[in-house]
This record gives sequence, structure tokens and C-alpha cells, in this order.
Amino acid sequence: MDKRPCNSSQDPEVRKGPWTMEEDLILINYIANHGEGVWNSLAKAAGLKRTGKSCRLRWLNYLRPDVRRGNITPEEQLLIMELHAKWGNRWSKIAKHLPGRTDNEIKNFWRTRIQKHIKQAENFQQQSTSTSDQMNDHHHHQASTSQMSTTMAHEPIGSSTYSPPSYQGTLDPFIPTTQFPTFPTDQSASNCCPTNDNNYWSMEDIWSL
DNA sequence: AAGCCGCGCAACCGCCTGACT
DNA sequence: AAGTCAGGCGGTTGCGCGGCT
Repeated sequence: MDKRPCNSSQDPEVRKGPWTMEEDLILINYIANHGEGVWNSLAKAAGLKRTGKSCRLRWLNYLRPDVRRGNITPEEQLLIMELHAKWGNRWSKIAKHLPGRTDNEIKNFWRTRIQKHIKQAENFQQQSTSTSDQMNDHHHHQASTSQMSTTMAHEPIGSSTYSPPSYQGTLDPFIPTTQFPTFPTDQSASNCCPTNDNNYWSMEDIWSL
């Protein structure tokens, strides 16, 4: 365990911060020749002045040949939201269902995009329904949790019935198409579909879940 | 044109867990 | 059984960049 004060931070031999191209090449070449192994010894053997953790992270999140970065598709967004509703902030678990995507990227995506919209939706909800608190009766009281992610995270939405909001009329949707595409893979979604004709999810739809 | 501000992302940190001795 | 080590994970931070004033 590394519960002791981080030695690496005290060791002047250990580099930190952004990786240089030379370091990347060293790591790539070493793994190409020797494969992945014990990361600490790999870092030493490769001559990198980095911790094993740093090497591992760099490899998994950036250098791996099969890693995909950027351009998260609407389908992937939906999948992320669905899986997050199921599992909460289990980023690595979610990432396993998105080939080529890393937990770090999904985590960043969630925090910077989705969570922002959720908070905006929450604010709108508070403004528009401030007099109707009973809506939350069948909702968990843990909505007071500081992070929306944890709110949703521990919500046992029993059968993957999480459905993405559209925030129509209140927010600019984060999907460029301005609406969520239909998501035919989830039969349960049809049970709680938006009741209006335009396939948008109103806040009522969301909260009624 | 310059400064400010917010966003997105890479990387680090601390904790947990399982394997091994 | 207890201690150590390495890997894995989620949370957080720092910085570069682009847009705005």
C-alpha cells in the first residue's frame, strides 16, 4: 500500500507532470518489445524516471494502440448515462462496456458535460416546481447529496430504466442533434417514454420516474 | 489588442483490495 | 495472521486553450 507519504513526491529522480514525446516513445517501445509487466520495474527497466503508476496510467489512457479519444458519440453518451444510472461512478466498469474508451475519459466526460446539464436541470426544476415538493416523495431523500453523480449512483434504479433527459426548452442539449436518438436496445425505455409527441423528455417525465 | 474567464483534459493523489510472503 | 507490495479505482487538481468582454 502506499498509505505512507508518497515517496515519489520526495524523490527528485522521479519526474512528474506532462509526458514528453521522448518518454512516450520509450514507453511504447519498451512495451512493444517486452510487453506489460510489473509497472514499477518496467519503469526502471525502460529507464523512465516515472513511477509505475504514472507509466500505467499513461499507457492505459493515452498510448495504448486501441484507445479511442474524443468524439464520444450520442450512442456512447446514452450508454454512459444508462450504465451510470445502474452502477454510479464505477467508471472502470462503465468503460469496459465502451470499447476503446478509458475510465478517465468517461469520468471527465461525465463531470464536464453530463453533470453540468444535470445540475442545470436541477436548478430549473427547483425554480419551476418550488411549490410542489411532493414530487420527491417517491424519490430518494439523498438528492441533497453534494454531487449529483452520487445521487444517481446509489439510486437502485432497478432495471436499467434510466432515461436521459433532454432539458428541452430549458437547456441546450449536449447532444448536437438537440434530441436523444431513440434507443431501441432497451425495452424498458418504452415503458417510461416521454408522453409528448416530440420524443423529448420533459422534466415531469424525468421526475415521474 | 489585451486581459479575463470558463471549459476540457491529462495527470496526480489517496485509498482500497487482492496476491504474496 | 500479519505485513508488504503492486495494481486498480475514484476524486481532485493544474494547465492550456478558446471565447468573451
